[in-house]
This record gives sequence, structure tokens and C-alpha cells, in this order.
Amino acid sequence: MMELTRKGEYAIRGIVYLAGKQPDKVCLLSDIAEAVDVPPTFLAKIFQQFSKIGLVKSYRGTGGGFMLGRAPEQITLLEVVEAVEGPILPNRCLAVPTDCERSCSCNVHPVWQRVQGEVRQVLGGVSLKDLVNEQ
Amino acid sequence: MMELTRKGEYAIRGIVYLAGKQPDKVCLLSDIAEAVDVPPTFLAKIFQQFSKIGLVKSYRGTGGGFMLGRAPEQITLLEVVEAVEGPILPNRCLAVPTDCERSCSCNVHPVWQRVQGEVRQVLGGVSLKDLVNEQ
DNA sequence: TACTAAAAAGACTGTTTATATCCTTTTAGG
DNA sequence: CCTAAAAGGATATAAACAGTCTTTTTAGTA
Repeated sequence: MMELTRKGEYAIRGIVYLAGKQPDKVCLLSDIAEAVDVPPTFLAKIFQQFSKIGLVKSYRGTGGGFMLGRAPEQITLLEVVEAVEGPILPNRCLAVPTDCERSCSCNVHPVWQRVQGEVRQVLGGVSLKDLVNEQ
Repeated sequence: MMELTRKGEYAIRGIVYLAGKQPDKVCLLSDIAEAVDVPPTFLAKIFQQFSKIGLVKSYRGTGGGFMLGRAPEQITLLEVVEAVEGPILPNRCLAVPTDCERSCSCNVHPVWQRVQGEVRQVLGGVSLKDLVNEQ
């Protein structure tokens, strides 16, 4: 359980690739897709989501492409994952707290809150800089 | 992301209900299902899985039903969740470590391992006894 | 201005997983 | 042997996942 989808996996690969390029290099989507072995049309959707929230900057037309929206050390894995997979929610009751009290007199609720907190803390503590291969 | 399914939610409700009964009380599936508001046929499948691994004991025929397989303090939430949802695997690469090296030169891999570890630790630290309402 | 390169946006499709339900079989008691 | 209960298997529907295709918008260039 709790599995990252392909979309999330691809998202990480794609943006980590960008993070490994020099700061102002504009990369073609097609090149990124090939480099990280992801279907280009699928990666396009992912990068559109990134672009909307500023994780990457996009440029259209000739000479266009993508570059990182911020410095690699200022983008966390948590942001990347939540950008495409939605918020970390181990249980629905964390999204809508009101309806939980009733359904389970919820001693379980605080446990899921802790799970959520731990996961967010781990992913939030890792930046893209930590993920690129130095060499 | 990382959401528990209905099955997992129902599983917890059902077994916590059992844990709240006196130790040797045999409960009808139909009664449990009604008490925790879960479709009886669905809960049946869940309890079959529990039964196979000994989390609950089942008795067939007249006077049959279910009771907890061990004392409530000896069953963790982790066991319950993994029984019906499968192992905690934030990423596929944790299941088959061999194919990860290639695909991502995986600096991400150890992060997912940490996530897995934290989640398992939280869920493993909670027993059914902690989850029943005392009163 | 027209042409071309690139991303953005939206519709569409096939596959898999989730969420059940139903029916038949097995087991046990009375 | 009749009935109560769980076990097992097949089926159905809906949602999510994984991806493709086409059209539109934007921007640079001849």
C-alpha cells in the first residue's frame, strides 16, 4: 500500500534531471523525456502541472522548453510529489476532519495524523539538490 | 496520495470492534458489519483474510462467528493494515531493489526506505488495545 | 507577414484496481 | 438431516491510472 504512481515516479525523474542541469539551461521536453525514459506526452502533462505552481518555468515557441523555477536546494521532494499526486493523506478523515468523529470515535485518527506528519517530514527534508548525482 | 482504501478502513473498524469485546466472545459477522457500518459481504472477505493469517479465529456453523486471534495488545495496526492492503511500499523499487539502480541511479531510493520505515514504526507502535474506547 | 518550433489545453481510450454483490460449497450444531 | 454460519469463487460496476491524439496558443525567425 501507499504506493507512488507512475506519474509521481516520472515527475521526480523529470525534475531531478532538470535540477542536474546548469541553472539557466532551457531543456526541451522531448530531450528530458528521452533522458529519463518517460513517454513524452505523459511527461508534458506532468510539467504543465509543475509550471502552474512555479516549480518549473516554461517557455513556448522556438527555443522554448523548461527550466527549474527555483534553485534545486529550495525545492523539496514533498513539493514535487504533492504537485502531481495531491496532498499526503493516509486516510480520508484527515482531509475532512468533521465526519470522522462520528464514524469511528476515532482513536485511529491521531495515528494517521502522525503517519502524515512523519511522511511529510521525511519528504520535506530532502531537496532536489540532495537528489542529483554529483560528479 | 498514500490513501488507505475502504477495505483497509473497514478492516480496522471491524477488528477494533472485536478487540473491544470480552476475550472469548464469538461475534457474528452480520453483527459486526452492522455495528461498524460496513457491507457484510465485503467485511466477510476481509475477515477471511484475517482468519488465514490468524489475526482472528473463525468458527463455522451454528453458533459460529469470529473472535480475536490474539490479545488486543499483541496485534498492531501495522499487521491489520498489511493484512488487507499488502506491505507498506511507498515505491515499487522497494519491492524489487535490483531494477532500481539502473532506472534512477537512485538517490531517491533511500528516501523511500526512510518513509517506509517511519510509517511502519508508527503503525507498528499502535496496538488494538490502544484503539478501543475504554469506558 | 508567414512559417515553424515549442508548450498548453482538452478530448479520448484501454487497462487495472477498487468496491462491492451473488451464488455455491463446506463445516458444525441441534 | 436440517439449519446456521463462514469459505470460496464468479461476476458487475465504477473509478483511477497510464497514456495518446488533436487542436490551440505563443514565440522566434526568415
